[in-house]
Amino acid sequence: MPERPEQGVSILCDGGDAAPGALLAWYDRHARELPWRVGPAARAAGVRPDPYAVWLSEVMLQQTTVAAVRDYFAHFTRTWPDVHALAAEDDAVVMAAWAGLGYYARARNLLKCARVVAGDHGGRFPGTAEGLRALPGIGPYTAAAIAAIAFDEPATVVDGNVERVVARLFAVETPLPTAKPELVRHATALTPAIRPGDHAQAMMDLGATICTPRKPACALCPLRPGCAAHRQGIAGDLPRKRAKPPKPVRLGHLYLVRRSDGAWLLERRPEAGLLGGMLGFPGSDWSDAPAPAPPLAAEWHRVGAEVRHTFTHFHLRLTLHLAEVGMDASPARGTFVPGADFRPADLPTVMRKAFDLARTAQPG
DNA sequence: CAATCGTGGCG
DNA sequence: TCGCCAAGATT
Repeated sequence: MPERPEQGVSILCDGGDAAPGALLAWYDRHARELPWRVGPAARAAGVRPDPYAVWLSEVMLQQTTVAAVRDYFAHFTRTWPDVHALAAEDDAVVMAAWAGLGYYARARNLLKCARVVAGDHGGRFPGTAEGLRALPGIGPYTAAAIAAIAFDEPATVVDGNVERVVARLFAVETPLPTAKPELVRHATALTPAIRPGDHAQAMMDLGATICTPRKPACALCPLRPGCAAHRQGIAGDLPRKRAKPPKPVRLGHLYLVRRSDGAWLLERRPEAGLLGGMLGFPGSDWSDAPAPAPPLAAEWHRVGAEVRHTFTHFHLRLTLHLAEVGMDASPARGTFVPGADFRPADLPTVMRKAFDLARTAQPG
């Protein structure tokens, strides 16, 4: 099929005929091979994407890079091959498996969603974006992505990549998030009736590999002939974004208690809020308040170096307090977890950092 | 609606 | 070293 590079953005879609536009043609040649993806070739041979795998991957990919997701996706699909298996698992096991991936509300909502699908929908995900949107943890993006990729619904998928691609294609100079509705309108106009899932993934692949945030590779872009921002020489400056407020520094304390049999004192954090539902060491609430009472009376040793960790909206510095206690210790907070049952990898990263530091640093 | 919610990589 | 950024959802 001949490409039509002089027809502006109309080269993106098929214009009503059966010829793939420049974007889908590019995708057919350059689609990345990803564990959760059924490529164009397999797709043409009749292989259908598994809605469970599509859902799982899309939730993991929310605000998270492909590189970070790979191993987690492999572990989850190997451990829980379908939505029934996941729905039947204990909360603590799933939270531990998610540890390190971040945004832990996703894991809590993942389980809620799995249990709704398994319990109320016979294990089958709703086949429309509207139906999917009603499930926990599935917002506008994820609903559209699953509907398009797994169910061939011509839903418009708008993630950060798509926002960037259309902001450049149409040279939208209004900053985000104000520009969002306009970008969605543009993205909707580009969504084809055929192969909507491939179109969505092509837009995202393009944004991830060619139309990148900084120094886009316009020379390699299949949409360059129709790109207004490139024509104006401002592609690399779009999309504009509202300036972000500075991150304050917060201080806090953690108490790491090792019992003589090798058990560690841990506590489950409340469901709501930062690191909600995850395991951690007892401590202060990180609001710059003075150190709270330790979880038990002991000879405490302060670690010289502090844990530094940056969250989405603040920098954290944690002072660590260590103690070794006997078998008769009875803490006011938390539970002793036997050494054989304790894996640092089950902790969120900031807690794992604290554990690693406590094991290696000298007292100060 | 604006704030909240993780982490690792990159320039 | 540090700000920016990544296939957003929830409240």
